[in-house]
Amino acid sequence: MTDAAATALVWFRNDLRLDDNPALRAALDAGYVPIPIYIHAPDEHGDWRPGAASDAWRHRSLDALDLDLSARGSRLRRFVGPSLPTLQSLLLATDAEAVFWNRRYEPAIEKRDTRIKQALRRQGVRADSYNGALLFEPWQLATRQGEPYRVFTPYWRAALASWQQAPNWDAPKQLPSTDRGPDGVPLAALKLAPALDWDRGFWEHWTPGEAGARAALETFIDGAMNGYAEQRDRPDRVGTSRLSPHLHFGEIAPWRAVAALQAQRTAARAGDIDAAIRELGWREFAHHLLHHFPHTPERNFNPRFDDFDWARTVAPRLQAWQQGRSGVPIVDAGMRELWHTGWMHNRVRMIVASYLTKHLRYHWRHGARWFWDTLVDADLANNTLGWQWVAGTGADAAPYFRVFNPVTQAEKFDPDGRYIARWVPELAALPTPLRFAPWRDPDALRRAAPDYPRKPLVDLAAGRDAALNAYRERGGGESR
DNA sequence: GTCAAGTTGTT
DNA sequence: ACAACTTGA
Repeated sequence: MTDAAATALVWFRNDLRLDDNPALRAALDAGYVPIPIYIHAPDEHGDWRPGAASDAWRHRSLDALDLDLSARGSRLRRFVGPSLPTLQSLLLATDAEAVFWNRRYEPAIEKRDTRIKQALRRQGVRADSYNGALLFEPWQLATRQGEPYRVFTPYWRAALASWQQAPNWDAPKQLPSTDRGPDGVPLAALKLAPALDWDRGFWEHWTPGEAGARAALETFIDGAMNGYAEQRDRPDRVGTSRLSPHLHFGEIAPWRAVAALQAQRTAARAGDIDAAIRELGWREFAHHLLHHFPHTPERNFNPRFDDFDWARTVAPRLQAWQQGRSGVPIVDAGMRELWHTGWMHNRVRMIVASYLTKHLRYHWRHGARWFWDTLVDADLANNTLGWQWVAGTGADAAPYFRVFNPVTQAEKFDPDGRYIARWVPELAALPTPLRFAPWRDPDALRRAAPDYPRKPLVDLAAGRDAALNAYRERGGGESR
């Protein structure tokens, strides 16, 4: 395009899409030629540098974004290095007048971005950020006392009462571009893709990128959305939306998902649609909590548990849990699904988390760390909320006696044992009832699966009792 | 101050 | 029934 036109940097982060991208739109609306950039700076994430599965996804998503930009006559320029100096040298080299980006809400990144915005504005550069990730800003909703919400239901009631559907915005088919400034580095230089291709199995299940996100939404609407309220608890079926990694990387705007769901509303589907949108509400609530309680990725939301008697780190047990060798089939199925696909069904996440924190009584942060490194949808807000909720240390006024029984949970939500058979195939030869608790017939287990653990790491009844005792001490009246 | 309600449980 | 807490209006 014309080299005289004013340019602006559009700094892509966790908003790896073109449609419904407020930062891109702002640059275009202001008449700038947008220069799309991505800066790889994993050291700026505090204690939560992205994990390996997350990196593998990001590699492909960045690739897809570059292709989408190229199809519109633009391209993505990638850089490695500290964000602020990189932005500053790019501003000089491109003669750009402004930087636009969409906000992230992880505490370390929020802090970094505030500093960057101030520094840029001090030097006279227009620096503006937008909400591209959430239905509600984390600070938007408050109780009548002006406090942050600590319970989901009143939060979501307030959210729905103030909800206004944003119109969809489709990016123009052609984007202006310029050759001014450096080209950046090839995608491979970011070293996001695994050196060994352990992620090979992932991509049979996932297509990172905006088109993949849109396809996942359509697949959901045509399929699992119908009956979602019931079926979402069934790990043996495709009962969920599978949108979580797409939402995490910003490959689709949540408000576009809401609009697409609402467009399907009929009396018969209302319950399913409300249930699906409510799950997006949990994502909103998690960001609300992380914003107001930024210490919770590391520390208990409820300080009563700060001196709780967690198990000392006995590595072999933790490792057995991680590797799907706990001896509890539904737990092992979940952990192996995670390892092979980078994802785990939400119902099973609760079961494996309950087993780790209650039966094995490991501190929830061991589980949170493992999920962080292995999930393609690893998200600091969601991960923190989920683990603290299960552990009973979280925002919920948690009944400490909520201990999932992995056998009854499996019987209830995987009634034919098909999920177990799929991910723990050595148990497939057992009759269905034995798949839930194979230790009940040691001979059959030995014959079918000589290498599978004879017994669970911790006896279920004994583990439950021990956990209840430990938690009762915390939950009791002593701290009033 | 009162009072209703709280995602997902187990026996 | 558990055992009895916290949140939010």
